[in-house]
Amino acid sequence: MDIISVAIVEDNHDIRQAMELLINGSEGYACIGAFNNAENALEKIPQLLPNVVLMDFNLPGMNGIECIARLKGEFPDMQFMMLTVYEDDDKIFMALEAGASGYILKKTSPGELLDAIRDLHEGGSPMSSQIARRVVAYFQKQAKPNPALEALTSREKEILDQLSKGFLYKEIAGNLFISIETVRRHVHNIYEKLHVRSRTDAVNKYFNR
Amino acid sequence: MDIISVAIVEDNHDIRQAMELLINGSEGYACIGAFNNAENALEKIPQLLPNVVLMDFNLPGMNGIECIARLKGEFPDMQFMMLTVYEDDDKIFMALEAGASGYILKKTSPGELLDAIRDLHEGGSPMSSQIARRVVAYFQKQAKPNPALEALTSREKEILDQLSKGFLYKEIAGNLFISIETVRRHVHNIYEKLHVRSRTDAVNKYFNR
DNA sequence: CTCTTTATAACATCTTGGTGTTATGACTTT
DNA sequence: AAAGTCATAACACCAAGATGTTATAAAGAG
Repeated sequence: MDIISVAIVEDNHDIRQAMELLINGSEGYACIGAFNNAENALEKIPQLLPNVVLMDFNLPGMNGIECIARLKGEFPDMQFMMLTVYEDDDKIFMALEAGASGYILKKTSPGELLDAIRDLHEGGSPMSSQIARRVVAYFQKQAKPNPALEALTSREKEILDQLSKGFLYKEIAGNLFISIETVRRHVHNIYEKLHVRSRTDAVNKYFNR
Repeated sequence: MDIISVAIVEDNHDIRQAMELLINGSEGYACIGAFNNAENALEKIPQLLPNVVLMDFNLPGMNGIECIARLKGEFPDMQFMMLTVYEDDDKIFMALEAGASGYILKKTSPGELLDAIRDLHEGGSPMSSQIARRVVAYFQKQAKPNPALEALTSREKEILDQLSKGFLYKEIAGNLFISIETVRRHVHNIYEKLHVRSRTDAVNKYFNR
């Protein structure tokens, strides 16, 4: 069992020191850096190269999300755990997009925090099942297609797909072995059914935007 | 603590019966239906209206994903837990898109299965942190923008954003208070930087497709 | 067997988009 | 001070897309 090196970015002095003590006092863990703001963390972490970084959301100056995004860009293998008091949707997604792989609440117990750090280091994404539900809900939202698309015939869907890929009318005609005039006709019908007046709007509906 | 009604869809007789016994033998849980294929489940579950459905992936005939999709469409409040032996990426995402909110492996212990059912019923999304990582990775993949977009000036990004929304050149000109010729110029530069020759291709790059 | 839908096709016309070329003032970098 | 970048602008030319109208054969619904 190798030792997991951890860095902490947290502006609250008491919380920071408590976490540092916890980690250094536990076998298999070592806290190799603790910072009270993102700027200091960005300067030192590239030298320390910890396995795992615990990141607070609200920091003075640059916020934790931006700090993760910058470090993750330079060190893709570094693992980031977001520590926050909120379960706010936007913040969860921003953190995940920035490169955080774990997302836990500050009220988490010391033992669970240590487990989460190890879990993260070993390739998991520790998060509460409440937070997981938010993430899952995001998938389900994205998946429902525009009902207007169902009104298209299969040939029209085929044409729309070609349109979405940026083919010229004459290329579509070639690809589907039909005349360019027929392509025009289909496109016209598609526009009518989707209530749009341009290719871009049609494609946007196709991709549900 | 209310009683959670559960239905099981699982083609293996032994596993199905074991789960049924487990659930009926545990306080706070009741198994009100058990089916060996999707077709039977689709017929009976609309009458039974269980709180939670445990769904196997591989079933004879219709698979579990399709079965979830149909039931979820009719009963959006019903909760589905995918039970599988695989941790395959595609299957996870297909299950989530179909409407499953929990995703656990069949090797899960009886106690954990019961906990997961309650968790699901109470609004969580029980899944192992390994599976959560797959889901999180999907977010991070989607989020990394095309580096070519970074080469665009802020004005060019603004123009591209307008293009992506389907505005005509003259509308863009009006929106940004510049001449249509300037719009042309910017569009031309954008196309050069993105190595495309049409609006649709540029928009596709903008949305990372 | 008629009515409707679908896929096919053509033609005219007008609008919009894409390309080439040139230019100017503001600002930044060297 | 010179060189480069950026946002602005104009003009010409041709290609491509959008609109309106009309038509026909095949398949499916009633």
